[in-house]
Amino acid sequence: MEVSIRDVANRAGVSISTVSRILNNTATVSEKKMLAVKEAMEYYNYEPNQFARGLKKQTSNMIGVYFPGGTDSIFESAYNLELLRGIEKVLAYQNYSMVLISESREFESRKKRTPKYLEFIRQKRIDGLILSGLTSKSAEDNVDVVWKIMEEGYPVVYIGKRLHKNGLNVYAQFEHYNVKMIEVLKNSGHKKVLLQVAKVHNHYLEGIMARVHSEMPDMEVFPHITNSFLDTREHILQDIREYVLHRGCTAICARGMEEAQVLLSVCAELQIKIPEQVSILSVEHKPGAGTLLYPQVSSFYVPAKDMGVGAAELLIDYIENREVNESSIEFETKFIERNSIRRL
Amino acid sequence: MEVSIRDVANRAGVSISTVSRILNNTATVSEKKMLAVKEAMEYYNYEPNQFARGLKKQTSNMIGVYFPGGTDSIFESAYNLELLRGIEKVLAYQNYSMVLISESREFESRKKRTPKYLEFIRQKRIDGLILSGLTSKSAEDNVDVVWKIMEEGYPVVYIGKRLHKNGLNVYAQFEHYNVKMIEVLKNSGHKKVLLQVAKVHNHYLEGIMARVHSEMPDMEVFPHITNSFLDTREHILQDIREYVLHRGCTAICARGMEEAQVLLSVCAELQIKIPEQVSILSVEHKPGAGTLLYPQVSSFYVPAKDMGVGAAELLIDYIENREVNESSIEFETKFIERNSIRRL
DNA sequence: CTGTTAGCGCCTTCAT
DNA sequence: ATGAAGGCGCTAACAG
Repeated sequence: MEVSIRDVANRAGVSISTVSRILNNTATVSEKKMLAVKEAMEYYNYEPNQFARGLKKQTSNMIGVYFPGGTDSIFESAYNLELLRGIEKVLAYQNYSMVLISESREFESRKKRTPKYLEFIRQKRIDGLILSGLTSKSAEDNVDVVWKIMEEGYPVVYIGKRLHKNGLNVYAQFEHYNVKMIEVLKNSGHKKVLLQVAKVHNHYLEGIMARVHSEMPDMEVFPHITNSFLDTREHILQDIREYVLHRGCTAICARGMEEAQVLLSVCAELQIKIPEQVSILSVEHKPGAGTLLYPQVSSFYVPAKDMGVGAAELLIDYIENREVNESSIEFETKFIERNSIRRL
Repeated sequence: MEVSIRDVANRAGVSISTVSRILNNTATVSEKKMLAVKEAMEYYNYEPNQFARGLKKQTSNMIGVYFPGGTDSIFESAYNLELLRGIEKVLAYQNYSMVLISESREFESRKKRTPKYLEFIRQKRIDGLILSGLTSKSAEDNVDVVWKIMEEGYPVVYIGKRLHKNGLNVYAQFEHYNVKMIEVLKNSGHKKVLLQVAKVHNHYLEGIMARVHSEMPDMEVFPHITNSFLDTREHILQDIREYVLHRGCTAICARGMEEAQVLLSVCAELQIKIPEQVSILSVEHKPGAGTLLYPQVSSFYVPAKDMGVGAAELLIDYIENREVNESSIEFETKFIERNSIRRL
């Protein structure tokens, strides 16, 4: 059923291979037949069946995107969204499509052994995979599975700290800029600081704290693990009560602009003036996000969209050429000074 | 290359048809062979090639999601994100995957005639399509193309105002709740109101204004078209200067919580007190979003995630049963009173 | 330059 | 209950 290459060939009075050749312009074809075929294709609104094509070429022109940590959280943070934007942009440009891979119910309940993305790879549904938010530790993520496919040479790029000698990778020095944040506050005269850390970044914390201790021994940093941002309002209220009002923190590092925004609201509600009474330093994943708040929030800019672009470019380059110049890209973060930090 | 059904059959000492039968459990197979085949599948980590399977069955288990208006804007608003969340949730549950369809560069430059989603449909890459943000007018969206495939019985659901007698559809009465917003403000004693409308909703404006005029003739509503939200800060500043400070508007309807947030910031900057000097009423697509601001923003709750869920369920139901009880679902919006509206 | 043909991996009658 | 064989639509040799 449906229209196939054969119909087009018949109507154009040529053989199917001629049609195929035109489709893939894999050889020169006489003007006359060319036109006839084009006419027939238009006539039928012909589009080559991707199953058949894929069966032959074993390539789908689809890229899988997988964020461990559950389907709901993908669309949660500006960071992820910017990543997706970047990825999307280059995929569209290169004529690939993006498949969002998420676990089915079976996985969540019965602890199926194979993560969905592996299934997709084996089924040839995707030509490559982009991962974000892998952590070296968590067994849930089946990290070893990822290493394995990477070692087999399957096209994978993961976004986040480099965890393995193989594989393509894109990173923004999370640990490093977190330490830098503390440094900025230190240089403004702060001594006691509250540091928000996302649950998924939990495992970085130790390293960050260690570096702070050794490099800035006079700084007192209180880490606080944050969950997804909507339920944090009350937590933030409590945090401010405890760390700012009670323990005397003079500054807060927010993990993203969403949190900074809530911080500002809560402070406004408590009539705590910013930056007079508390300084706020945030991370900005979308350029200019900090200017939308009042007061405008000083931040470390993490070029999430660029990272997405980088990841996708790296991946496609690898898919199409099977060789890459760099296997890892580190993105620079940049401090943007605005009005939310007070010099003590 | 790779492992195919043949390898599994060989190792298990059976024919490929037996393996196929087990794969699809389309007939009973002796216990013994069953076990042998299972063993072989495990051994090889076998996953059936989707191209071959699709070639036979003409189904991909992928659902296309398409938002006209450019790739970048997809991840822009909380509305879209909530829709995506809802869609994603039911697709994952039903073992479908989501393909983000966006136009390639050719489309944007050379004005190719076929929208990408049509290509995908013809190529059999997707089993169904979810559209959002269609407008009846704009020729760019190739709406007629959409109607055509809907009339052919292809599984499509579009999110937004019902525009055609055929096709599956999910809607939240945009016009209606916009009028309601004005009404709420009227009932609080406001007379002059600034109404933000997104560019994509431009075409609704006329209807809204007409209804306001006839139902609430004493209300003076100033519509203002808003673009994507990041560049609106200065616009909003100007708006407030012009409409609030100059023309004496006492209330603003924000088109989403992102805009409300910027409004609050700008007002704080201008030392305009909310709700004492200006009232703000917003639309809330994510439950509780209004509680994160200060003051907490009164809003109309539009259940975007539920809409996504509804859309996906409708679609899959149609795909799998080819018959649906309802062809259109209307979602109720709900007014949530908080602290951003002053009674005059 | 063009047509014929052999698969790609799987499902599905049709025999047995 | 099981195997053999044809064909889904397309591409890529191969032969002219």
